[in-house]
Order: sequence, then C-alpha cells, then structure tokens
Amino acid sequence: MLSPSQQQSPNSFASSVQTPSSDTSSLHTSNDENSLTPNYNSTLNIKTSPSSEHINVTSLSSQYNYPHNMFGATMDHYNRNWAYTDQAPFTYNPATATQFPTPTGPPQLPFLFPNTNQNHQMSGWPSAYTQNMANAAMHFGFDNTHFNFGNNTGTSTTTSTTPSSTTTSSSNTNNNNNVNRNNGTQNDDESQCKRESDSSNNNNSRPEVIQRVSPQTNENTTNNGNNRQSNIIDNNYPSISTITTTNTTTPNALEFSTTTTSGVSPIWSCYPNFRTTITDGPGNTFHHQDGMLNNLEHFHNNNCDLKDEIDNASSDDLEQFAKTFKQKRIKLGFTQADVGIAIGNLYGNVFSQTTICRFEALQLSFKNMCKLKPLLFKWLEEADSSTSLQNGVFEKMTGSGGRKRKKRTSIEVQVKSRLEHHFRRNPKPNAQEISSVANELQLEKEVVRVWFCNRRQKEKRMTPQQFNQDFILQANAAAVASVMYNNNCDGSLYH
DNA sequence: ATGCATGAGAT
DNA sequence: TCTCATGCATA
Repeated sequence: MLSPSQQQSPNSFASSVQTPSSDTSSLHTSNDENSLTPNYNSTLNIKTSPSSEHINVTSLSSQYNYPHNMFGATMDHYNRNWAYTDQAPFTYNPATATQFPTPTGPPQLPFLFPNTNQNHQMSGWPSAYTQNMANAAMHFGFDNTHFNFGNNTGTSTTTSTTPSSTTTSSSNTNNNNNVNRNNGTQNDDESQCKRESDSSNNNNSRPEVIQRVSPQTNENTTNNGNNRQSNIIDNNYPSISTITTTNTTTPNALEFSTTTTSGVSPIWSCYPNFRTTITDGPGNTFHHQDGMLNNLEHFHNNNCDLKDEIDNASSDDLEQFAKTFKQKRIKLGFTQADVGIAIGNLYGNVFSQTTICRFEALQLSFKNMCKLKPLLFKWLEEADSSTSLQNGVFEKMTGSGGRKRKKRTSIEVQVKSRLEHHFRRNPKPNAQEISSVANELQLEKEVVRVWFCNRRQKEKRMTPQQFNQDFILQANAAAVASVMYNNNCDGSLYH
C-alpha cells in the first residue's frame, strides 16, 4: 500500500492514471510536480515515474498474498512505476468553452483523479469536467462507465454513460445512489457531449462480446450478503447476463445526465461497468502481446473478474459484508475466536479474536479488509450451509516459545493527551524528537516510539476518508487493467 | 473492544 | 527506522 507520506500527498494521490512507464516514450513529462490546482487549459500532462521496471502482477499478487486481488498488488506498484496524470484529458477551459470538446488524437486513459484538496474531493471541479471524463472513457472504448459522486453521507449522484442500444429502463433500488438515466432525453450537456463519430475510431481492437457484470437480484439462502446489489456494478440494470454489442466500434453516443447535489463536496470515483471478455467460444482463447496481458489473461482464467475486484473494493460491500458477517456469526453461535480458529483449520492461517473483531468493526486497513474478506466469506458460507461444521482441532496459536513479551505499559490519561498533542503537531517525529517527548513525559523512548507507530496506524484504519482514498486507487487500478484488457494492448497509451 | 507490543519486510 | 499485519493481555 502507500506510505503515509504518499497518502497524505495530494499530488501523489492524483497519480491515478497509469501506463507502464516502459511505454511512456511519447508522453509528456510534467514540470509541475507540485501543482495542486487543476489547470483546465493544460493539455494532457503525463507524469512518469523514474523506473521502467515492468510490472509482474502475478508475482505481486502472490507476494502480497492476494490471490483474488491482483489490483491491490497493482496499486502498490503504480505509484512507483507507472505514468500518471492529474490533468484534464483535453484542452478545455470551462470559463470560455462554448461546448465540450470531442476527444481527439490517440486514446488516452480515461481515469483521472484530480487532486483538489487533501480530502481528495471534487469540490470546485465543474461537472463539465466529469463529463469530459466520460467522453474520454467513451473515446477509449468504454461502453459504460460510471462516475459516482458521493459524499459519504448518503447523498450521491451517479452519472453514467450507457450505450443506448443496450440501455434498459429499470427501477432504482439503491437508496444510496440517485441514478439518473435519461435515455432518449437530450439535455444541453448531452448534446454537447455527444461524440461526433465513434465509428471513425478504429484505434482500439475491442472485443466483440461484452459481457455485462450484472448483480444477482435473486436472493437465496446461501447468499451471504455478497449477492446483494452492488453500488459499483450498475444496479439499475435488469439482470441481463450478456449483452452482445455490434462488433468493434464504440457503440453509440454518450448519454448521461448530471445532477449535482448542491452544497456537497463530492468524492468521486469511476469504474468500468462491464467485464469484457473475448469469446471465441468456450475456453476464451485470448491472444496477447506481453506479460502484462498474460497476467490479465491469467487473472481472467482464474475467474477473478472485475466485478470481484470492484466488489472487493467497494466500501459498501465491505461495510455491508462486515455487518452481515457479524450478524450471521452471532446467529450461528460462533465467537470471534471460534471464527479465527476455524479459518485456520480451513485455510491454514489462524486469526486471533482481535483480528476478527477488528474486521467486523472495520478497524483494519483497506487492504487488510480486502484480504480477509474472502476468507471470512468462505467460512461464513461453510458455516451457514453446513450444520455439521466442526471447529475441529483447536490449535494453539501461541507461536511463543521465544522471548517473553514486554509487559504492557500503561500510559496515564494526561500523558496520553500530551502525546496526542505532539501527534497533532507532528505525527512523525524523528529520533531526536521522540527522545525529547520521552524526556518530557518521563517515558521510555521505545514506548514513545511505539506509541507513535500505533497512533499512525490507527489513523490509517478504515475511516471513510481513508477508505475513499484507497477505494479510488483500487478502482482506478482495476479500471486501468480493464482498459488494457479490453483493448488487448500492453498498457501503452498510444498504440 | 482496545492498548501496547512484536517481527518481517520495506525504505 | 518505518510500515503493516497481527496478537497478547487487559480494561
């Protein structure tokens, strides 16, 4: 994951559009690394990381123990080795423009995460910008991309681009998203945004069959909460499992509406709404050009589709799952400790009551949550379906034997508040500063050091804001991979 | 449920 | 020396 400094840096957070840096020869290089203000007049401004190392997702996945979460691993990587941009994909000045530009030139990665402020919110960004984004997405070949505006308080607006040929009306059952789907109804923005000619765009070798990732709408008894409709996958579609589009051109016009909730500083994210597969029949023969694609193929062949990834990354899903998990666990009569041990029996690694507790309370890092979720899910599935689930052997997880644990230091309340005070001033004191604090508070230096470590770690737990940062990063990584996958390319911007 | 702690791996 | 996942011990 990211280091705190990276996470706290708006600039680095914006580094979300990536392409392997080995393919960046024709890209611009930013000379404005510290710009925190979007510049609507600038042209696409790609920043390139120094390394030209080629990513190996598969090895990263195993390295991070993320068999089902390659994008988590990708995320770790792309801040170092990928190019990115925090600029609008077009030359566009909302103050003077009379209409939205039609994307021209080579296709560009559509997933741009502008850095507007520390909370990474969209405050100040005109909705036109996001429409621009949608245009870019369409230009690159995405048939359906969502731009989700949410403020974490239940108010949100979704802008969607939908190929009109596949659009179906349906009811909106999601009370957290206000999805506007105005097919056939032109508004001003829409007409301005409409792409001029998609059929002329033959830059992309797009797959021929687009398989819709559709939420399951039928609840069943073995549904552990994971089948419920996702906010990420378009839940306003009826349960269509497959949509076949007409060949390789980007289908139809861009259609969307934008509703901005006034007074809201939206956090936004975007994600692909389709899983795209190349189907030459069963077996999904898939020709590729390089290792990256190879990894994506591997990913695909292992049934790790984007839906999984995105569902994994969804805050709603994690939150919901954690809630459901706890409920069902209690209902089934298991303690947190039971679960930890049972999981050990099922998969090898035992977890402590503490860890299960923290999972349920969303007190882990995003990455950690994502990692644990599939394990807990599986256990729940088992426990839920089989009444004969045994806890089996209760292995002792005392890996001890070795050195004795230091007795827990108890820090007095007043001292704690002093520590907090220092933390607020400087969360990352150096050795000298730690000594000074230790001295002041009459604590061991090591105790102070550990306190700061733990305090920082606490800060990084799944607060909504933290979560959104991580989620956006992850969704973005998924999106990028999806773009590459969809385009049967090696990840280069220009091809 | 949480505070302080550990150890492995990254910087 | 830091981060991160994780847990013993205890409130």
